[in-house]
Amino acid sequence: MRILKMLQIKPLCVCEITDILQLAASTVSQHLSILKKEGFILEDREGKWVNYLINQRPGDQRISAILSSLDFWIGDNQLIDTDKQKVKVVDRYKVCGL
Amino acid sequence: MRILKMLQIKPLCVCEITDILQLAASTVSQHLSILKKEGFILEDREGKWVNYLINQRPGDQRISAILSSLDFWIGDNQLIDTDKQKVKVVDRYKVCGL
DNA sequence: TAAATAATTCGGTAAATAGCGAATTAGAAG
DNA sequence: CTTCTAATTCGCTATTTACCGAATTATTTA
Repeated sequence: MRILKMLQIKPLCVCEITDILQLAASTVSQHLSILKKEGFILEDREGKWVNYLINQRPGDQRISAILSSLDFWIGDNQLIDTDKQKVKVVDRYKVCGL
Repeated sequence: MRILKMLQIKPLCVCEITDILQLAASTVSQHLSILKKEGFILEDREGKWVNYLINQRPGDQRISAILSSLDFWIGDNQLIDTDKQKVKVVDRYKVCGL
């Protein structure tokens, strides 16, 4: 869910998300694969990076309903806001490969 | 969550909810006590029954935000719909004390 | 082609949530 | 005052979900 809200700001690659959420890459990758399988997000390979982005035209009606009402979704809003801030300033070239 | 959606239809007592969800009374009671503690619902004692109803004026802004956007909440919609059907026809005098 | 980086898959553990039954409390009714 | 029914509390188990590390794959770059 935090991932979906971040992707609302802009597409991100796995290592950027990993850095922002402070989780293991494997964990992030698993979540992304589920979101992809269910049709919430799309994958866009760009060289050695894999960018993920919100699926604008989900096949399933229910998925698009969820995505378009994402803003009503509840969570730790303080956390979500700082996530979004980080998304805005994250720099792939600094963050990946440490 | 299923409980909140049912209470949108009308106030219910514990044994009605127990009957509809097919769960142990203790389980239902626990969920209700959490919902009450957080301010989602109110308790209204009526003789030996305790009715629960959606709190129309929650103290916390966030709670009212959640309640008013309840319809956007996702779940097993088929299940939710049959729950609601049952709420409409449930009869306290038949259901309690079996 | 070898080394380096991004990502994934797999197997397992940890944490959170949901559930139950037994014992207890509160009120109603005999 | 005793019994009956609705509801609650408590301790525990089961299920689900989140997460990690190690091994592996894909791609770029030296």
